[in-house]
Amino acid sequence: MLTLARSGTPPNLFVLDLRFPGMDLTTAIPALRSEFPLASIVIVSMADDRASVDRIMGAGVDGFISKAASHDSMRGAFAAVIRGEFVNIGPPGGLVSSATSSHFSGLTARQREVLALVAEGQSNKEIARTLSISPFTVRIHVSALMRELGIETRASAASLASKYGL
Amino acid sequence: MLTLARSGTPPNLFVLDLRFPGMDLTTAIPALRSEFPLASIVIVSMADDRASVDRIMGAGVDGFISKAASHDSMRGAFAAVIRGEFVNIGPPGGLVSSATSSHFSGLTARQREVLALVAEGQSNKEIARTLSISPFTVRIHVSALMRELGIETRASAASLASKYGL
DNA sequence: CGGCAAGTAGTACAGGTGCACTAGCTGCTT
DNA sequence: AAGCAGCTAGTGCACCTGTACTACTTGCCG
Repeated sequence: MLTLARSGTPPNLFVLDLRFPGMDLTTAIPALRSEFPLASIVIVSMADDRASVDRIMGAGVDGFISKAASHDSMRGAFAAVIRGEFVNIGPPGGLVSSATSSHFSGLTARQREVLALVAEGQSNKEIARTLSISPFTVRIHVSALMRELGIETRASAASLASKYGL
Repeated sequence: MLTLARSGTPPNLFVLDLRFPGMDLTTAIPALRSEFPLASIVIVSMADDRASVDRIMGAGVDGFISKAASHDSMRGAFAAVIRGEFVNIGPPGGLVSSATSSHFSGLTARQREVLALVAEGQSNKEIARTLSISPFTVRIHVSALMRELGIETRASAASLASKYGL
C-alpha cells in the first residue's frame, strides 16, 4: 500500500478500511504518518462499538466513520476532516464528536488569526489594518508562528495553512 | 443547502447525491461554484450510463462517482479530486477518466512548475537552483503567474496552489 | 507579591520581492 | 519570411520581509 501511495503526487487524504489485507493499525498508521505528515487519515469500519472506536482514534487517526453511518453524515465527516478537524461518527448516523484540529495547536489564538490572514495573501501592513494593531506587532506574530511551525518563509506558512484548512 | 454551506468555515469539497430534495444540476452547480469558487464538487449517482455521466460532467462538476463503484475506487477518486483532478468512475469500478485539473489551466507548464516550488516555500533563489535557471528568470515566471491568477502576493499563490492540490 | 506567557510597539539592518524595461533565443504558425 | 508566444537573462528601484534587539502592559498562577 505504501508503494501505491508513493507513486504519483503525495496524497493528502487516506480513507482506510480496517478489513484490508495487511492492515494493522499499530504499524500502518505510524508508517503513513511518518511518510505523509501532511495527510489526513480516516478509518472506515464495521466495528463501531465504544471500545473499538476508542482504540482506533487512539492510534492517531483524524477520523472514524461507521459503515452504518448515513451518506449525509459521511459527506459532512469528509468535509470536516479535510478542513482539518477530528471527526467521529457512529452507527446512529449522528455526529459523535468533532473537535478543532491539533494542527497548529502549538500556536496561540492570535498567531492562528495572523496565519489565516497570511494564507489569504495579505501583507503585514494589511493584516495590521485588519486586526487594528501595528505592522511591527504583526511581524512579531508572523516570525513567532513560523519559528513554531519550523518553516522559514511566509509562503510555506500560507501553504501549510491552506493544506490543513486554516 | 446553501444556508448550511454558508455556516462555519467555507467547505472545499461538496459530495452531492442527485436524488437530493431540491437538487437541480443546472441551477445548483453554478450557484455553488459562484459562492464557493475554491471548492470541488463531486456527484454521486445511481445513473451511470454514458449519457447521464456526460450531462453531469458537462454541468461543471469536478467528479462523478457511480454508486456501484467499489470502495477502493471511491477512495482513489476522492483523493484525486482533492488533489485537483477531474475524476469519473463508472460501474465496473474501473477508472473511466482522470485528467489534470483546469485550475491553473491559464498557466504555462513552466509557470506551474515554479508555482509548485513557491507553494513549498522556496525563495526565488532556491527555485532558481532547483530548476537550474537564473533567479531573474524565476522572478519573471512568478510575476507572470501571479498576474495570470489575479493575485498580488506570493503567499496567495502558495495558498491557492495548496488549496487546489498543485 | 513575584514570575511568566502573551500581546503590544518600536528601531535597525540585511536580504528578498515585485515591477518596469530591454533583449536574445527557440519553436510554431501564417 | 514574418509574427507570436514562451523561456531565458539582465538592470534599476521602491517596497516588503524576517530577525535581533529593547520595552511596556495585561492576566494568570503559585
